[in-house]
Amino acid sequence: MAATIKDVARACGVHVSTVSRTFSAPHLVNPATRSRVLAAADDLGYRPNRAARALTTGRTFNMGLIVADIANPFFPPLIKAAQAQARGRDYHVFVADTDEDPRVEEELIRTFTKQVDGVLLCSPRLSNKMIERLAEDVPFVVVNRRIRGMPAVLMNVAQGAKLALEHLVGLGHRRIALVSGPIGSWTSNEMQGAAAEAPGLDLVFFGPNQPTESGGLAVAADVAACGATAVLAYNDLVALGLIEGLSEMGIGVPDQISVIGFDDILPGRLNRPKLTTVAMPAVAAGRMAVDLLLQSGGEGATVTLDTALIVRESTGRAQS
Amino acid sequence: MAATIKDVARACGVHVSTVSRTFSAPHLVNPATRSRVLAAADDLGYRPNRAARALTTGRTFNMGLIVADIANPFFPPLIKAAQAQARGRDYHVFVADTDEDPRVEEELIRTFTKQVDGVLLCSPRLSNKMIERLAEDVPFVVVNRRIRGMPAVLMNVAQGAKLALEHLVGLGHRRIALVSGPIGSWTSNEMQGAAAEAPGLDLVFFGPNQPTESGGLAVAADVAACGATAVLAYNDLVALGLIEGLSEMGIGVPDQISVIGFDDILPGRLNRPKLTTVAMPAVAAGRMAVDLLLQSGGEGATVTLDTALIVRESTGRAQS
DNA sequence: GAGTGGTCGGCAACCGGTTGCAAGAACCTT
DNA sequence: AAGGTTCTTGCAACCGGTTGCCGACCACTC
Repeated sequence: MAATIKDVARACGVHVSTVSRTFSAPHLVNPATRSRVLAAADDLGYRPNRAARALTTGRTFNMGLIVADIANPFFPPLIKAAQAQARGRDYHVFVADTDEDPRVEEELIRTFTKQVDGVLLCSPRLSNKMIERLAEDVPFVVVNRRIRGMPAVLMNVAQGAKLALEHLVGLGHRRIALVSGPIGSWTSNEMQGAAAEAPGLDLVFFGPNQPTESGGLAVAADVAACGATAVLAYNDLVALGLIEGLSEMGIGVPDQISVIGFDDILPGRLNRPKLTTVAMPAVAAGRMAVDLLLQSGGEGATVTLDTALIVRESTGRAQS
Repeated sequence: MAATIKDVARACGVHVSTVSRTFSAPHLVNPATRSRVLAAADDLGYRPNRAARALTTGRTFNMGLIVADIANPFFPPLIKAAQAQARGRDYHVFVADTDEDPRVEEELIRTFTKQVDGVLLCSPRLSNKMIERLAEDVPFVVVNRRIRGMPAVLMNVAQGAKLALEHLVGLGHRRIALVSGPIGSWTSNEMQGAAAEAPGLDLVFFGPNQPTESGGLAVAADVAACGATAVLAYNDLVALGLIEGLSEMGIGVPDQISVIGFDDILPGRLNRPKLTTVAMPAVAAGRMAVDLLLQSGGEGATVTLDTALIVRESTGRAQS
């Protein structure tokens, strides 16, 4: 079995509290004693048990990070940024995937409670009410959701959607399909809100949809049938699925239909045609989320990050 | 503050041990008492503190899962499979990413120790010796690495490489480039071993390389210059990077050079040309790894899963 | 009515640490 | 030399649970 603090104490004839102090408050112990303790600890391969320590101190130096779908290339850069930022603050990040299922999401949060000092909740599918209730047990930072009084990192989706629509209008499109995401997605709502405000457009809504390639594939036929000359898709995966579906039906992108996604994931850059998309600041969001969690005395600071339209090859002039 | 076992005990006038038993050994407590306790617990929103419980029971019902690069699309299916399998066994999986850095890998393992019941170590970059040492403190299941006496899930890379080379030989290729992965990768060694055994081939080795698109991009020029008519790449990401790099140089795939990857990730299927690849059983591996961890009384059972060649569009006849 | 057996719940030790308090030692100060 | 500091260390309670042991209580049986 692994050595405990008692073994070390016995090995060098001091009280456990002295060993404890050697690790958590070295300045309080005599340098000579300290080095004896360290030698014994090293000898026995002793490492403080972080879980036991957390029991008294209330701090674990871990944080949880919950995402809806780890297979979505949007998340890995965010996760890596959060991990790197946390590491610089002596924290570790435990990641978990909810499979888009709110029940799993809730269970994971409950599991994290007391094992981490806080949870970064990315693109949650739970209701605001539920999140507020769970927040009584563990601090949150929410990414891509606005909840009253809770620290949040938001991306300016509305602005991005506006830029995208202006781009399409500039290319002569008027009838535009809006392919939304899953129920409970704040991003999806923001997009719809922004689109509804844009003047002089003939919008067709499709949703809810799975936020994946299959989701895009599944609505491709409907989108083609609705007579739209352009599509604004919930995210890049959906956009890629759409393009795939349309091309299977012999419909060319961007010649016959223009497609814009959101996120700016890597596969979109490698796709042919290369995807026009609204870039989301995933890396900055990961970093900010960590900082907010560590700073927040529970205060509900909200950070909004800008988005940017990246025009590539999947959009073109509307066919007359 | 969250309610503790004491609050519940006080609220319904019983001893804490009775509350404890209500949750961990219900049959030992009188149904009437039990329901009183449950009512009080529900009322106070009490949830047992899993970390505290683990301190006495020695079981956390969590497992750690460590991967080299969460952004590599190979891992998400494995992760999801592991999570799903674990969930069915009342376990939760905490994922962490090492960024291909052995030091980070070691630190993460140390962090997981005592906070999880075991660690699934996928495609580790640490040395066998180091892994064996760390295994004294926490049970492991290793994926894609063979270590004496340690439970492992292996994929039959050698067989896959053999199939791939036979495929290329059948298409008339003789001079074949082998683009390997990072240092410390067992998979990379297996590939090289299999290739070295294949008779009558003119092999050119390139490595070590970053196991990513940039890694593939970076060696594209060298590969083109070496006169090989076909390439076996460490994984699909490298293969995609290679294809990208070659096409930037005006070299067509598969017309001028054939490319085969490993893994069978989604972007490979969406790429043009669609990638010929050796499919790795990631989902089965994730499931098996969880089962091995939960079954293993520390026994070193090894499971080897078969691979399969999937011929798509990135391979063709050698140019004469 | 005493003896038997079983159920239920309290007591207290324990898991592996942390930390406030106080005592003893060593060092100054005047 | 008495009194005051500062340093160092041990003691013991505590974090939030779990669990072996024992005694109280109950219903039954003979």
